[in-house]
Amino acid sequence: MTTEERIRLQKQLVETIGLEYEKEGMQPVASRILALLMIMDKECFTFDEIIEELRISKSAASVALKMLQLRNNVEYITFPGDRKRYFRLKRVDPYHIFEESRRKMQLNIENIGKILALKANPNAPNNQFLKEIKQMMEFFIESLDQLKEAYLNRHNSSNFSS
Amino acid sequence: MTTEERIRLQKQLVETIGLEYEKEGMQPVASRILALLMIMDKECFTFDEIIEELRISKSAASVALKMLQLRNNVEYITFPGDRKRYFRLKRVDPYHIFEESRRKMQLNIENIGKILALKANPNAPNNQFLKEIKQMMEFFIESLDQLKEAYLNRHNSSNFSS
DNA sequence: ATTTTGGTTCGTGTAGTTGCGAACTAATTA
DNA sequence: TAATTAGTTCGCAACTACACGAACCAAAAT
Repeated sequence: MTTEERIRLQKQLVETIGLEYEKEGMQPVASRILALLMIMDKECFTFDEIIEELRISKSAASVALKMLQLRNNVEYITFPGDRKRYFRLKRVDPYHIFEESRRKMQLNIENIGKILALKANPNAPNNQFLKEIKQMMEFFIESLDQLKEAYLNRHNSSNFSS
Repeated sequence: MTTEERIRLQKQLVETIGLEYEKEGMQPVASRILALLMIMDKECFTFDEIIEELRISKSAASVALKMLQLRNNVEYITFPGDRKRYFRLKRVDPYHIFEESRRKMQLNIENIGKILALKANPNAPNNQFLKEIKQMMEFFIESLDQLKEAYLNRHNSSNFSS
């Protein structure tokens, strides 16, 4: 495979994976930027390179980048004597990936708790069902924490920025 | 707490939990219906009861209910000699909750695979990072499957409709 | 002091989403 | 056969999200 061929395929992949991020609820421009930073061989893009590569406006890039930094997906570095920001993927501890789904599930557990607390008959079929869901989620979160420990023990040699 | 008081609090909870479902991407009307079916003591609502309780139009209710049934969140039953549909929460196996996150993660793993396959230098920092993420997700999915088994073994006395 | 560089913020147009009422359908009842 | 019931579908208006360009700002270069 020639280099040009590879780059063409990479740009194609930016579009497909960008679309998938969109389906998961991320904004179109932010999805494309994140995909770009993951897929291309170049690991640091300047603001101008991003807007040029993706053909988006400065404002769209600015807003999306702010959001991606807030979400901890992207960071930038600078070099002395160079005002440009070099944006790149933020490399967080891999287990951080699960933090969001853990948070969501925790919220769900609390909600089910609130629902059950207001029920007249705690043993009605729906409530039995809700209780099972809650138990399953509690079991899952517990296991998640154990998994995290197990993973960290196995990989304690890695050095990431938190 | 009096019954009226409880019902008032339940209706309030329908609104708060409905809003949370909205934030997760569900449509407003569908969110309210789902919350209603989870929260109120009445376990079966007719179409008319739903539109009356939530003050929504027939069309909005129709569209939202179709969607909720498609998503496997709601089902309806009928009674002989009664044309009305009685909508209620669909009580699926609790571990079905995890199937979606498993699917998502599997997709992610495949995407990272595609990304890595197109890279010029597989050992560049970003790619090391992507590999770690991928490994973590693989480790997690494997564990998930074990968890599911463990859970099913512990709770094999329950009887759900699949 | 003025211009250039590297962005950010604001106001606007456009596309997409949502929910309503009206019109419709299919089954039942009168 | 006509009217009622139980919903569905359609067309439209209101609202929302998004991305653009223009204006703006702060730092550096000229």
